[in-house]
Amino acid sequence: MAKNDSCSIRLVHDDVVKRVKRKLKSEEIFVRLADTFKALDDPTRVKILYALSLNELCVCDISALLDVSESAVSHQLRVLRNMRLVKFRKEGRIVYYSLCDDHILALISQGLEHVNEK
Amino acid sequence: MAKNDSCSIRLVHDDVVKRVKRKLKSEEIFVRLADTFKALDDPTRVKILYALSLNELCVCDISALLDVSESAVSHQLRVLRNMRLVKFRKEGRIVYYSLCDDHILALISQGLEHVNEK
DNA sequence: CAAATATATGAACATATATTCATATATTAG
DNA sequence: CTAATATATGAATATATGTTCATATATTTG
Repeated sequence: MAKNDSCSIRLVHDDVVKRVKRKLKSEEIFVRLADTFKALDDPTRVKILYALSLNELCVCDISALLDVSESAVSHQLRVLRNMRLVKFRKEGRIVYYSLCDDHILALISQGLEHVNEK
Repeated sequence: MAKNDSCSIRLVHDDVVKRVKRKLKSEEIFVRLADTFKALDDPTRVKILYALSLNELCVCDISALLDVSESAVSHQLRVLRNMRLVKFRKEGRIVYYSLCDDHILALISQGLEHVNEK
């Protein structure tokens, strides 16, 4: 409202904005991308994923490993399952979780590189 | 594979848990890692970063590009600045933002690969 | 069958967060 | 100097989210 015409015409870099706009992905892609990162935005979930990159683990293992209640672990695993970040196999009563694929570890490794800089 | 070690009450794979525990990063690393991903967990911020990977842009540009108020853009840019994901240069009244380094684009690209799978 | 075990889930609560609005700061023009 | 402009920021609000607690489901064992 404030700066429709005057700002747009004089100060916005109209050509650049138009060019970049053409290269933007769809709204849906960005939402799904953000949702993927959202699955990684919690320390407990990152720990779970990192641990699973080292070994497949059952809920009970993860709970003991991270000192988080089994219920909390189960809730977090559901988030990770929904985002197709982890898969599982059942062996009797025990459910073993592991990473869906190598992208997940690649993502975390990239994040670690950024964190470790400076 | 023995399941119940004598010293644990619950059914835990004690050896595996201990081995994985030794390889875990510090609490601080995981928190910073999660914080990094948290900066990417919002559609608006992902769009901003993706746009900045195509071209440096001022606040006004981003606002027009994404149809988000300049105030909202500014708030989000602060988050990205705090996580050292974007840098800026001032030219008079105009502040031009760009990505800090190539890791950021690498991270987003990895995320896109995961999103684009099936 | 019932009891025990491993995991999953719904509800509730407390905390975190994104946007809006109003205002502040910084820079340039006149 | 004042006015205008580009961006930044604090407060408020509405929404989202993580954990806990209680309970449910599924599987094995006796």
